[in-house]
Amino acid sequence: MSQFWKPGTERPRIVDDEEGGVLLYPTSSSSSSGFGYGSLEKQRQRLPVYKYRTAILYSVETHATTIVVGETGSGKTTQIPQYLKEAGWAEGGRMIACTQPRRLAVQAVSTRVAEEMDVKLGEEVGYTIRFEDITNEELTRVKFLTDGVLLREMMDDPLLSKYSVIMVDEAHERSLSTDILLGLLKKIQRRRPELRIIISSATIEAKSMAAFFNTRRRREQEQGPTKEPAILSVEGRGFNVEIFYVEEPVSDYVRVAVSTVMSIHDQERMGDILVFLTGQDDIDAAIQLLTEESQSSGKQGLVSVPLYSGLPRADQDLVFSPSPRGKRKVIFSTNIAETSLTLEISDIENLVVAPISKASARQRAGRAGRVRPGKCYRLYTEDYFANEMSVVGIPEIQRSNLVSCVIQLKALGIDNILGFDWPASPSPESMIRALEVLYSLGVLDDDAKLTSPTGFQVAEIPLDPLISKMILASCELGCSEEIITIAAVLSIQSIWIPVRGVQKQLDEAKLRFAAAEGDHVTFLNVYKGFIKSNKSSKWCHKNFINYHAMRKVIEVREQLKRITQRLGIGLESCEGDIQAVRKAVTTGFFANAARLEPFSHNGMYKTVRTSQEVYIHPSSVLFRVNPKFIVYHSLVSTDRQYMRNVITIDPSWLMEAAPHFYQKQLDSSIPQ
DNA sequence: GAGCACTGC
Repeated sequence: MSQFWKPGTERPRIVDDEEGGVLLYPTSSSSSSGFGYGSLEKQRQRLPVYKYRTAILYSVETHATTIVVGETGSGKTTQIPQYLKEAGWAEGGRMIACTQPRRLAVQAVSTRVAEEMDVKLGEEVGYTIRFEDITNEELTRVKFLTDGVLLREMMDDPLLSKYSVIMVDEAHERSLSTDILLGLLKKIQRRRPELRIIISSATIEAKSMAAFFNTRRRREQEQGPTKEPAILSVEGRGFNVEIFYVEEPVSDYVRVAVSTVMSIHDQERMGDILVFLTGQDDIDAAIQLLTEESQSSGKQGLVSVPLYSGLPRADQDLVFSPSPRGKRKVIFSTNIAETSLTLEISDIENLVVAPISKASARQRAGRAGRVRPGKCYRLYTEDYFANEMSVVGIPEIQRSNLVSCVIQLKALGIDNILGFDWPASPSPESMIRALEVLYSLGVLDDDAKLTSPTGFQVAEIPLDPLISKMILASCELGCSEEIITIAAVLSIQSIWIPVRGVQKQLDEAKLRFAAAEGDHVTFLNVYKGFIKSNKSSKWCHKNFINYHAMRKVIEVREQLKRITQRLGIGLESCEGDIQAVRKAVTTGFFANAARLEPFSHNGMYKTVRTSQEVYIHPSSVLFRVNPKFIVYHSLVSTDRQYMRNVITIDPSWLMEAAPHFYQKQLDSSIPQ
């Protein structure tokens, strides 16, 4: 272990934090630097984080865990891994890892760092995301990756032994995999005292994060780094954002949003406006309203641009194009603009409308102050912000289906799932529900251990366990070629072009592919057509199919092909034997069986398991067809519970697929 | 006759 500490530099001042943490202050802003003086180097030194270089390295040297509280623009993500490298943490064949919640960020940051270090991306600096491993086993010393990929790596190397330092960036977003990762890293630390962890967090969460990682017991003689985490604050570089609230709560917020835009346009100097709305409908309504109002009042100089994920890529790019001369751009966006995109637009004025967490509100306001001071108009009262809004959003782990998460932990050998130490604990009920599902799938046995081979195989496939089970079943039924296509389609959002106003044409296009057996088989027809067209984008356009989605389908399908091969499962086509396909789907999704209510005039179904009232989603090819027995892929609840993506089945297959699960129902409710 | 968004392996 190289205990590297730059000699000749002054030790940073350490001050005890009032709650037991340790705060480090930099001693001087110009620390020793032996680097060259290229312009990139100069830029690096101008970043706020540079002042803390010494303090960060000292903290990492002496503490098992360092929590870095940093605002956007501090440069921590790109600089800290380089500091670690310069300080010798990547010597002796070891690696420095830096995780991000999103793939785009991984690519962007690693590209930037490779540039700054003047190395070729994929050599000393590399990255790994799903579908792309741009690293070199011998050369790569600094590796950027999504936290999901790092979790997968743990399946082969549970102690992550090749890494000397792991930096978990954007931990405050509390994504599902970040939380799992943090829980597991805490466990690894116990076995690997030499491992260093850096967590970048928001101010409000730093203390609870420090408490979570504080494994130091009283009177314990410490060897090596102290187990009490250090907290370090690095200021950002944002500009001031002035905040305004409405005086009275508003009822029609779309209308108020639009009139606020108009008055900003009237009274403020030039600069673009970013408006956050809840969804596509409101965005469309707002744009229409703004167009009408500016026309009727004779106002000019406003250009509205919508921004949401369903929008074709080219339309999304409009957001980044500069506003026409003398015009003010108004971007109406979903929360996609909150984190996922860095809007490199200068001169943004900001307008927030939805009930969100305070943390989210701050993040949104921050979008306005990136390039120059901005203003933020919140369409709720200050009182509401102070007293009604929660401090942070609920971590994903406390509001998600834990089936995938449980199986991942099981695969990593964590037996006592209920006793696992999380940064935020999910409810025991949701845990138990997940365990029940996995048991019924035959993935876990009576002792809640992974079954062999099914359990281990399901864990190996990076998809929802229900889908993985369906894939395994398809191998036995001789239709794995077809089923991995279906699995790939189900794992992306939608293969149809998101429509506004061309609903009828889309429905007609769908009919060209529609299969009597249901949506899954329809997907097979679409895929076949796409391949036959030579993966043509023109063909997609003609048939109202999302070309980019189909490219993704191909990608996911290729990955699934590789995985099934690795599992020693052959690919086989059933050559049109659709019954095999339906059986395979049933084997994974038997728990989602529903039966048409006899004499139902409005297409009401009841789930076989819980007699819950459900309906076929109008987007399904089986909408209004209403076959007697179906299984669905997922439920969406609005005013009714809608089943999305359904396929017809024979009820006797349910018994075959899950005898223990359907024993009781078979006796009573399923007619033969 | 559809009714939140986003992310990840």
